[in-house]
Amino acid sequence: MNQTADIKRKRGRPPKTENADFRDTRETLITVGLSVLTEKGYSSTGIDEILRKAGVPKGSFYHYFDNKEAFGRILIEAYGRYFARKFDRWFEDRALTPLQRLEAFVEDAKTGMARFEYRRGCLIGNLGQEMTALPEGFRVLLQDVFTDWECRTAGVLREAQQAGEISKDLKCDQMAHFFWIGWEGAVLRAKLDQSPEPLDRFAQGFLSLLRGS
Amino acid sequence: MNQTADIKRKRGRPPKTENADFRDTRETLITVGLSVLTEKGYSSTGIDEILRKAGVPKGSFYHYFDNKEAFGRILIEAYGRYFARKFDRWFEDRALTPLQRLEAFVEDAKTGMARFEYRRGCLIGNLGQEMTALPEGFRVLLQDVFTDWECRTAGVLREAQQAGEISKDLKCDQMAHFFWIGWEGAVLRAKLDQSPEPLDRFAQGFLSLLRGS
DNA sequence: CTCAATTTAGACCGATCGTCTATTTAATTA
DNA sequence: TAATTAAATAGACGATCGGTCTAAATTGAG
Repeated sequence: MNQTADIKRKRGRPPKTENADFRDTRETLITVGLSVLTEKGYSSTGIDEILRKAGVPKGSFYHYFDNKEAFGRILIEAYGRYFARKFDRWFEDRALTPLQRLEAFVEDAKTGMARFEYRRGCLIGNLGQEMTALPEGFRVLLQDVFTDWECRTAGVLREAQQAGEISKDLKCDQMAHFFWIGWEGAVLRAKLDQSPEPLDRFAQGFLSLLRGS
Repeated sequence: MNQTADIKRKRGRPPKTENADFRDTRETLITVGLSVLTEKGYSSTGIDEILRKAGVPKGSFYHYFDNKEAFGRILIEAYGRYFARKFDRWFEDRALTPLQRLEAFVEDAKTGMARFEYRRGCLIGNLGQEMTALPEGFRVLLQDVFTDWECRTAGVLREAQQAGEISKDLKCDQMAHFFWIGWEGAVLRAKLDQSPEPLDRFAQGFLSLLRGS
């Protein structure tokens, strides 16, 4: 059922020369945490489930993280970084026009959601939705991630202006903001419908808006 | 702290002529349930919290509802109906042009979110987001609500076409679908930012798209 | 060979969910 | 009007789970 699991762990301080067989326990917890939280969010996910899937005993968790909240903060940061890398990959591909890069990102997202049968969404969107049930300090972290993503998106839109793909009259910051507002809705809906169609529908509408037609 | 609460409930079968002081217990539970679930969603809300806020003892809950899942189904239906009424109110107001009716709906939503300090979002969006943590049967209920809302929205767009406000070339069903995909994202973001700005930004973008400019 | 550092083991408490029985009050029936 | 039935509340209970915390095990350092 689960690929990460059940390697016999030795108790006590590990030998210095080790780290052979299995990835660092901490990294494993983060990876598994991301996969579970992108699926079910923060509140309805229990530590136990993450530990079970990671094949890590409970005691270890509280060795590596102060508590669930601290773990959550680290997941938000890790997820933000993961996407920043994705953007660098797509948004700076000179083989494509700026608008094609945006389309490539959309295709990549579709592929990603399909791979997990539309069960996993966006961690930031998930957590934003449950904001009122979350530690208040999460709010600014989530907002910062959106700010970062919107900046990067605005950048590619400006390049599209310079390349003459879209009108110079468009306010790129506002358009990037619009994109991320709606895109999170599209991810949500794709999860509900278990289909890529909402992602396509929103992306297509957004591009029409850019092209002013 | 809480307006609904703490009216001394009489034990036992109620007199036939009654229903004077407080609303029916069942109705109270539904009302309170809606307010809590629009805020925190399904998974992270416990029955006890609803009972406490409603001032209703636990024994009553299981008298009126089979279990939490059955209660959730009833809340989805009640919320769907509540919004259907809202649409009837705004979308059939002949004093406004069709597009103005859409704008009136947006204003109403802004007012509604502001009233609760942007803590409450859309029940259907909330539950859609946590779909993977929900009883599988909820999926079709949520989809049906969106289908209904999109139909009503498509209707007002067709009226806008007939009134010459927007191009006859627009596919109203698709545009209504686009609206609801993005609008749920806007509600999510308004909750995160505790601001009406995402609602305005999305609505304004959507209207530009309709007007083709 | 101690002692500190690092990690695992799992006990523990409180909260949540759903059930169940007892109790209270009103309506119905005879 | 007494007995019975219907309708609702009271709240104890067990099972389970989530989060925390302490004890134990293992290794490295002096």
